[in-house]
Amino acid sequence: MTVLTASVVLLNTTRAYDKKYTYIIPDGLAGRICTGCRVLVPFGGGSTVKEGFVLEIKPVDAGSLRNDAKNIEYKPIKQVLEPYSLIKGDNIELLEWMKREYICTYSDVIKCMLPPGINVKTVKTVKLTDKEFKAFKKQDLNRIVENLNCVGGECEYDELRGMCEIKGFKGCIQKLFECGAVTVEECYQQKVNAKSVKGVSLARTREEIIEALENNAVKRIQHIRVLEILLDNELVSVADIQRFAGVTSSVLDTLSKYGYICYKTIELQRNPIKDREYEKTEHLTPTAEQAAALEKLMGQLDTGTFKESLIHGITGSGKTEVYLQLISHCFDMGKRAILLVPEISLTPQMVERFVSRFGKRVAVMHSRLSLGERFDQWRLINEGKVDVVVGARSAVFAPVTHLGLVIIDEEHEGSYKSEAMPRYNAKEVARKRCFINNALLVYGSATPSVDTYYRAKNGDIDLVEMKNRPNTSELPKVIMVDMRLELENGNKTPFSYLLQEELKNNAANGQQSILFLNRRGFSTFVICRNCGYTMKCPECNIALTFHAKSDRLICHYCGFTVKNPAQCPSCGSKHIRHFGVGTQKIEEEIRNRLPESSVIRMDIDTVGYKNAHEEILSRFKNENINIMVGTQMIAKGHDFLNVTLVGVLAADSMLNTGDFRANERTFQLLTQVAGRAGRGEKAGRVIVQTYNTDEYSILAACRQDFTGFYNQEILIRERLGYPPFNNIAVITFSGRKDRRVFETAKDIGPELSEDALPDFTVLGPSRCPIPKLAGKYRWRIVIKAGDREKLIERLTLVSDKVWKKIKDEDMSMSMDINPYNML
DNA sequence: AGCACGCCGACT
DNA sequence: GTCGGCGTGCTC
Repeated sequence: MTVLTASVVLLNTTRAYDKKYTYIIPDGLAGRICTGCRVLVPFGGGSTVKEGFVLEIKPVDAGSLRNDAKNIEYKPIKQVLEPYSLIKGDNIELLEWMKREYICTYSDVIKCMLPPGINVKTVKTVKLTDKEFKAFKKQDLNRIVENLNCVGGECEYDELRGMCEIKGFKGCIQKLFECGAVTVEECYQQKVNAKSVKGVSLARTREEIIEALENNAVKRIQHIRVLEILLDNELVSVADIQRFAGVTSSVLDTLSKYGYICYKTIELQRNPIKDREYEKTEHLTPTAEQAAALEKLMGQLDTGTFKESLIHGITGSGKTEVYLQLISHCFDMGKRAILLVPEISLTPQMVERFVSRFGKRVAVMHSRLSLGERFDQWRLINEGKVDVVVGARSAVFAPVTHLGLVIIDEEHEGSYKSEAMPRYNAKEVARKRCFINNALLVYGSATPSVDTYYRAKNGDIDLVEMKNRPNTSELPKVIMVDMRLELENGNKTPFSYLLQEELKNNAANGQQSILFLNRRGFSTFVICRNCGYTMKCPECNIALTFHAKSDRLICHYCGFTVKNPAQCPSCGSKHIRHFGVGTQKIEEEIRNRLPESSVIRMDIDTVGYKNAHEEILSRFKNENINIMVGTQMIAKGHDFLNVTLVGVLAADSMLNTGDFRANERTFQLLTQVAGRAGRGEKAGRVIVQTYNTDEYSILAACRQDFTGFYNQEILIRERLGYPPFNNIAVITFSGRKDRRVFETAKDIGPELSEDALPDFTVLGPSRCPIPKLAGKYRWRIVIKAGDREKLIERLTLVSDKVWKKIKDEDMSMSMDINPYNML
């Protein structure tokens, strides 16, 4: 005799019991169960019902169940929620990999893989079985019964508990249950379900119905009309048939009772790709450069093995068309594709482009969809009804089978890194998925990340260059302005004389301008306005952050600290101070200085509500407003044909955010912002204002010289041991007692560095850039390590050891491996 | 996370 | 003697 058993992982676990558990599959459920399906299982002493997922099914000899060395009594699975896989083949392998790689639970990973709102909620109902109860000795029990009687003898468990206000409520219910006074029923509800309507169809064959009609077995005209409609249409919704046949629901009930028709559920498709019908478009004829790129990439796709490619194509070189035709080629091979884009570029125009090319073969996944819409899109993918998924970060988990291609557009974007548990990087996950599936992974960017480009230079990734714009519009002319000279000449405004002049000219000529100011963070750095000197950490070469409270400068990597200087250590000037102006201030300044120009502002404050973003952009475009002031969100997407001037107010303000990627980000952003100018026929100009005229990232951005920037940056990364030469891990501790948090962090230090390898450096603990958040103090440790595997091993070990202590003292700890944002 | 089990003090 | 407090450890 063999018994079927299932290896099950549970949802909503802590690390302590995040394991595989073996359950017996009862005979009645064997037909519905499969790997990756969702089940309800009894768990723990009280056999509370938990939601779980079947990872493996295996037959076991019945005898060996009991002879098991551990002598575990296996419990049976209680219920199979859906008779199909919610986690498809390769995602099961991915699950194991992610749990290890990101030091999280199965549960954390599963939640990434499923659409939100699918999880079951347990609803317990307490019912009074006998209203003729005798009084109980214990007053609490009587109280519960009284309360139940008041509401008609039946009540939801939680509601009842609220009504009674009894300590040990659970025990009381148990006692009442034991003496037969109440029953407790459990049912499980899901937040979202497929949207469905009730429909009817014939319950007999067409021939039988036709015969019945001809023999006058059906006499009533209402019945005949209904049956005739159903002979022409297999399945019709109840609402429709009532309308077309002009009958009421009682007619349908009668027909159903006599066995002519039966009720069925029709599952509807909510469509996020609005009801608009898009006109079908064909492939554009590729330029010579696009054709060359395509040929190379298609060749790689054809090999059917795991390969990585980077398309380094300047803005406007037509990468999207390459993506579209590559995906098309992937379809021809009978395989499917995923396209990842940054959330911000998932605009209606972007979606339209895909839908008009591929029609119903496209599914879209992003956070703007409602729960129901997301569920429907996910289900379409899971059922294999679409062939390409376009989506933001989480779309990397889309349950696509026969995956042949994953494309990551704007590969350098930080939004591919998750900042919440599990802190995964969609680029790494995509790479793993492609590896499992022998698929092609394509990265695309005008300004590739240093990490990716390094791997391309090393030959790990194939490099495809696209250097021309098909519409041959010229690259904008970039002028750098030294703000130190402006100060010397008595200009204390945030606008250089040149910029003021150009803004006036542009407005007079009816052309538009964009002023760009990066978001000023909570942390401020100190710069000398006379010589441009910035205070940096001698160890880490990172800008020191000013803390007003203590009037000190602190390094957020290693904790190095000095007193805030009154004079510039380099030139002795007293014009040294923390730096920064907000967009609001800039808007005011423009109104004062250029009163004849119209201004619109776009930043976090003004794009508060849902469509404000689109609205501001379209107002700027359509009302021909002279100047738009904004933060990085204006740097992306959207072609403004009439914008001929872009002003970057403080190119170096982002250079000193206290992050080793600051130079990379400055370069990327400046390049992108500059790309906003002169997208139309008229030539564009870019004015870059800076205090650091010799900073390589700014200089290279002005020259639009990616290679020049990269060659400098990679040297610095290597010298200081930053990625891609090392892995960085940040462990953050937080809690209400400042001292305890610090001590906990400090105690972990030795554990981390114990018999450390030569390439293992532990820095800190130091205060986090946000030292106190929501009443909790925050400290962190930064680790540099060459070997990622060993780093993960060590972190896992330490976290398992420290977890209990952390929990007992009401502190929390989080780990992030290679964070994108060090702040 | 729950829940049981177990060990201790304070009460009918 | 029993009830209920919480510390400890396991959950297929």
